[in-house]
Amino acid sequence: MQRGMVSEKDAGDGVRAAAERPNARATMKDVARVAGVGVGTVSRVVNGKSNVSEESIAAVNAAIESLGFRRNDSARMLRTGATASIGLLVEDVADPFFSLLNRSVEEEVLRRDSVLLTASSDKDPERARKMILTFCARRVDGLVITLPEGGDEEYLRAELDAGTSMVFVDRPPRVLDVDSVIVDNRGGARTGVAHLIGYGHRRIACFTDRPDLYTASERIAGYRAALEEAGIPFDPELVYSSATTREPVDEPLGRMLASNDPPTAVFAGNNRTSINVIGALRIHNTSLAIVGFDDFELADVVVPGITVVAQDPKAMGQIAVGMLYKRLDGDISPSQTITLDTRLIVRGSGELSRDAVLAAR
Amino acid sequence: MQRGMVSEKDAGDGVRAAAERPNARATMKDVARVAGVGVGTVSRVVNGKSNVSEESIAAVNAAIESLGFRRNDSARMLRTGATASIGLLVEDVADPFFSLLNRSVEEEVLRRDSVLLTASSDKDPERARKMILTFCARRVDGLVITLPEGGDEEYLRAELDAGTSMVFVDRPPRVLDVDSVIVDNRGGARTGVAHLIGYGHRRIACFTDRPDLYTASERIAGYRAALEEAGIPFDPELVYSSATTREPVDEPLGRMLASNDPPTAVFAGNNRTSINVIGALRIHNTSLAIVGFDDFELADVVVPGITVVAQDPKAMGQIAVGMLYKRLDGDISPSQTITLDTRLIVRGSGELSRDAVLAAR
DNA sequence: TTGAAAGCGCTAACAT
DNA sequence: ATGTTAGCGCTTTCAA
Repeated sequence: MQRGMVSEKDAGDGVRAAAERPNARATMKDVARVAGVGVGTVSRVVNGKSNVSEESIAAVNAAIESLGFRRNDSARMLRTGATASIGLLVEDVADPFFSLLNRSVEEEVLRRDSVLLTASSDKDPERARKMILTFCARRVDGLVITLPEGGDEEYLRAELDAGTSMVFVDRPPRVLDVDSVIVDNRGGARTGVAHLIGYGHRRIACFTDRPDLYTASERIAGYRAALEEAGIPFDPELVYSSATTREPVDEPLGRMLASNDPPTAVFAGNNRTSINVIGALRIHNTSLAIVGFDDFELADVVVPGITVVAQDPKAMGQIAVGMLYKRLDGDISPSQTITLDTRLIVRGSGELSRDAVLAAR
Repeated sequence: MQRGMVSEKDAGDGVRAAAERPNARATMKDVARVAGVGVGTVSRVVNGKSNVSEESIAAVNAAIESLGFRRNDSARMLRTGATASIGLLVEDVADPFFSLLNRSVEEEVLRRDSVLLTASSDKDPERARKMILTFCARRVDGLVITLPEGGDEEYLRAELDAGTSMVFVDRPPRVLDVDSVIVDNRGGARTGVAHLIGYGHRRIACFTDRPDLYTASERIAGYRAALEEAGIPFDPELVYSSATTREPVDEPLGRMLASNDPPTAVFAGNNRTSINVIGALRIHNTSLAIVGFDDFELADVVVPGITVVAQDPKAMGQIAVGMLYKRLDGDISPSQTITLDTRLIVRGSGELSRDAVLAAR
């Protein structure tokens, strides 16, 4: 330690005060010196331990105030091994569904005095992997993840074995033995399509996201199940899965409408697709019955209101974080999958009967 | 160190291997031992330094693989003093505007190999303060914050002095000398309202968020400025500021419509208010010209499409993070405020003339 | 109630 | 090119 440059006589005990280190934060050592106590006492005060005298508390707090001391949590984490942080990986924090999930997870994590690290996978397995490993390097206490399709799940096993708890949301693990919270996508879609069938429809178009996505394929399966139950033949010409979420669908819809047995109803596989379908119907100046999967702001403002199969992202976040903390608290019971039910919200677009649609043509 | 319990003869050098510490991650020491090199070499390999032999690299990587080693970033942060993390505080990560900002900030932070900590203030100054101080305790490299109205800004000064860079977004600092990126709320509102005036409207209602919010008050000021320029008297009866963002507005709108000089147009102060207004108009079975501040999905799907004054949250995030990193790179030029222009998007609702509205009554 | 001191896992300076 | 070591700021025994 170089000490020859110190102009003022220093305490001679090897301590360099924060003031000598420009632009450096005060440490507990600094606080201890100013307060005239040991660092152990400072630590006790900062952490609100009981066995400290009133005088010490006052002296330490005064020193903290005057130095602008703020505990360095990196050091604390290193020492204690707990980071009080959770990592959240979703497809896209700007997506209406995931942003609600994000907020819900934040609320739960906050309640437990932890912080939340967030990232969007953008449906890219490589990006997901990178972010998850980054979170693990930060030693997050746990992970809430929506793993994109198409990637390897295997690399997570090492993290799991190393003691990082995790819970999958919105899609189940394929091979890993971890907790998950998912939505009854298939059942919800089945209900929505059956609702349309109940209004006389037999030619029902189906627009969804990329079919390699778990949620999309489940919803298509639900669509097919409803048709089958009603004895309606499945027609692949009526199914269109877009490549990107924001892709307009007026072209494929136009093709279906121009066919010799056009659809009288549409099942839209997610909220953005619903919006795209509404736009496409406007372009084609037609109205069909619509049921969409996933609720969205404005669904009850358009005319008619859009009947939807609603999910509950808030509940999903609450349950997921709850499961995660149970594991962190030592629960080693077998991993489980919780499936959330959907709810059909009737607003008008799904109750347009086949006869009404045909009459308007 | 207690060593009597070790059954197998150990190396005798005081090293406890990871295997002896159940559920503990391997450390560089473990990797060094397995690879038969020193920890310095392990560190060099992990950090991709150039001066390491091929053999060492291979041996270390093999050891890392077999032990499932992952560098402990808490220790790294403590040692280097840099956390490679940025804290973002917005009103609500689930809000359409802020979720887009969130995503944009994430993208920029990711590009710089850092991670993002996020939190929602919920417009509560106390919650904001708590989260900001938490981020500071974690020694984030920088902060991007939307500070809620009504709280003290002063406590941030200590963090600023301690070397935490920050940039304000969506509202300017009141007393602090920090960078900020804001939107020309006043000018945008003025433009939107002038647009309505251009279509003959003279009785224009104004619905906004809580008037103590910076953005809301600026937009109201823009509304008034447009009226003034056109020589239209300001009528407080036509202005309604809701207490909460999601509050329905059919009651106050109904009152205005029932008056003896009802509005023929509406200026909506933000996207959710626009949605509320559209809903309220439906309830009252009337149509008025509408211009809304802030774009939203579906704005071009309702009939007519909603003319809006659009902001650019993506640009806001990019610029904010760019400024932040400039500071982190040592830029000490005077702090600046960047004001983003708005863009009027014409879709139909704002081009309904006064005559057309009156004729339909 | 308190101070002293060890050590969490890493990086970087130093010596070889 | 590589091993050794000090020390980042904190928590937590251990003595006193």
